[in-house]
Amino acid sequence: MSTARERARAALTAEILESARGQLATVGAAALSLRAVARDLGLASSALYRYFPSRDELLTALIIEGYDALGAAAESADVPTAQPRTRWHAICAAVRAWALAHPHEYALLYGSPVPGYAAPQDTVAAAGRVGAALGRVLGDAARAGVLPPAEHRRTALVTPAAAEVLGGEHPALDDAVRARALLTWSSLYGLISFELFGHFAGVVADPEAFFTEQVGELADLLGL
Amino acid sequence: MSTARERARAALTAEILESARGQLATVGAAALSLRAVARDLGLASSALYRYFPSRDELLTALIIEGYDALGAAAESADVPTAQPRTRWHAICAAVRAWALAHPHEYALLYGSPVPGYAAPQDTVAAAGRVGAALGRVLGDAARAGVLPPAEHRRTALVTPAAAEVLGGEHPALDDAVRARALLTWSSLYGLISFELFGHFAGVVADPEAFFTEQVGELADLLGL
DNA sequence: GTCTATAAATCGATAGAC
DNA sequence: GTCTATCGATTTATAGAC
Repeated sequence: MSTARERARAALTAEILESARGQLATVGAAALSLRAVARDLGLASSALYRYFPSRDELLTALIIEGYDALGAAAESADVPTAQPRTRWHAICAAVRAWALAHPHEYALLYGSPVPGYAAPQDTVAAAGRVGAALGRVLGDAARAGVLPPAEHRRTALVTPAAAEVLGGEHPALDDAVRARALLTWSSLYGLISFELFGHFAGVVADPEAFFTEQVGELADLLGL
Repeated sequence: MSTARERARAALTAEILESARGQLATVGAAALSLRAVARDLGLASSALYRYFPSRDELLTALIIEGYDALGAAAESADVPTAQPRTRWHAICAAVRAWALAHPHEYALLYGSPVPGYAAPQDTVAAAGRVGAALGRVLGDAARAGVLPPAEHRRTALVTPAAAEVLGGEHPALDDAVRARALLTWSSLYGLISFELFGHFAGVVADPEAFFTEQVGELADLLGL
């Protein structure tokens, strides 16, 4: 149970992660350094190895933490009793807001892979929360009968596991619909990434209004 | 006045860039190192400073080179006499093919920004070539009369400069149409980035077919 | 234009005292 | 669980001989 020892350990672990997040902002994930974290916290570098056995484990913790924070933001923005289109808008806006508030963590999650780092399986579960939230909206929309009838195409573009997350089995859902859901999902990230990484600079006049409007276009595409 | 001297210089410059491209693949842009390039080429590190005054200048050269190669791939895939929808498909496929063939250069261009590196103005011109190619398709489609009539919305989501690239002035083009063009443009990169960065792993069963199909959905959205 | 040598840093990871 | 000390590497950039 508790014990001051455990609480102290948890507190220092949190401090390490917070300092590492700060480094993410200044030098990036590829240059994340245990020694710099130790310097920042006034500790010997070797002390950190009691908390994270290697630099990669620290990176993994940061990634999982990021996916969880983003997933929680998406989930808490969702109002399951609202109309599907309203829910879609709310979740997309929450994802963008989180990305703008945490640009470097967003880049860690959805930007270039970190060279020499292979994401362990632990990160995959956490990574699915936003997709799952969007999938619930699609499934609920199908069960509420607001989706146009599907054509039951026999292509198999989407994995069975992904189909399960994207609303499960329902007459209004077929492979083409689910593939379009994946398109809108990746489009959402295309929009956010272009805004965040500067590719819309000098091109989009009002990023906020632009985003809201295009998210509406994506909802149209999905039939929400 | 060529002179063997100038040719030798150009040849070595090319070798340096090629070696640097190789490093991009193994350690990433953030860890790109002049010394490693020198080691790879059997030169003293100080010799490279006669060719690139700093690490950042080398990075800039790589970025411009990448944008130019991608832009050339998009342009040479375009057949200006073909139908707009065919052209759209061809350009999108060429962009994806280039990205799959040069994943690390793609990540340099469209992934996370390199920390501590500010892209100089030189890169912006080269960066616009793919967007310009897509903009020409939209403009030609408008002038050919294949686009549905625009509603002449008075919103101003798109910059005047961007409007010029996206087909110029035409009755079939308004701010809403141009904004949708930017949406499809960023969606294209969302699709490619998700595939390349692993977010579609275990989700999309047949990446090639999936991409082609969704690019068609984007063409529908654009009215091509 | 290439070289050697050097300055002044950085890093991950480990050994062993306390 | 934190510390010092250390190994064996890395880096950018410059000075100056040739």
